[in-house]
Amino acid sequence: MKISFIDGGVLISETKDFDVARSCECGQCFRFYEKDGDYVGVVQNKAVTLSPRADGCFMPNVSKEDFEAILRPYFDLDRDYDAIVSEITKDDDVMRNACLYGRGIRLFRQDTWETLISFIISQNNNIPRIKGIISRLCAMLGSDMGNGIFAFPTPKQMQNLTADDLAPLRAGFRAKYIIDAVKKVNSGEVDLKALPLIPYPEAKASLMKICGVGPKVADCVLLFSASHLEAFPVDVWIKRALKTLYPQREDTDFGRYGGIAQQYLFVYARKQIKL
DNA sequence: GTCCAGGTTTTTA
DNA sequence: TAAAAACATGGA
Repeated sequence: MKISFIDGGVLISETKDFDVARSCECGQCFRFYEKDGDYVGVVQNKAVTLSPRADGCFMPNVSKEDFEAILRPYFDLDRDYDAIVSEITKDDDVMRNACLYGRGIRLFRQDTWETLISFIISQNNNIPRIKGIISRLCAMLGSDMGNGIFAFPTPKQMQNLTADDLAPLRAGFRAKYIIDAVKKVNSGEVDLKALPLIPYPEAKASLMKICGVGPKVADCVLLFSASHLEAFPVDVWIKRALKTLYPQREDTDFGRYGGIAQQYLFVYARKQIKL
């Protein structure tokens, strides 16, 4: 991978492992929107544009300082996906096919609070509607950063909300789960900062103290925002994929990079074989 | 009108 | 315990 500072921005080139569209549409994040082939999103309260080009991915209007401090870690650019793909496809022909199809996906290192609320909203819901609810939540309660950008509201900004307050979001039955998450995070009963530092089973159990957070949502939070790459979220697509592609398999332990393997399986199941 | 959507909780047998 | 049903909302 090559990183160049050109034209007032940053160009990521010479890698197979940063496919912008796949990374933004694999369901890991809900604040990136496609616009004329570019993907525009919000990272740490700042707008970021990812512009796919023949020679790589260009991020316009980014200072070197912001790139190093924010975007390099957020896009996980120091992780060697080639080595990971080699590891997870070893002795696994199914995974080899999945990786062939999903190559280019990177996992973004998202904010834990935002990821928690986002995946609470995701349950029994579809991606366009999830994005709409999150967008309304940010506009309603998040700080206005200018240029139409709103920060994701903090737990403090969301404290003492009632279901009626959240009605304009049209989040449905999930509103009471959001309220429970706000309460338990603000009280310290669930310590989000500790999640990356404690063992995976404890981190999962901690998140599941929140009403509305089950195993799947907890795994998404741990995988997408708490550096637990062994977390393997099992949703309807993965259930179908496992049943069809691994009919004899009982467990969902795909190793220390199971979560990355899960992403390849997810897009493979959804887009390629339409299980 | 019916079905379904990156599930979880509540109810029922 | 395990399997259904309920949960809000909106697009297909």
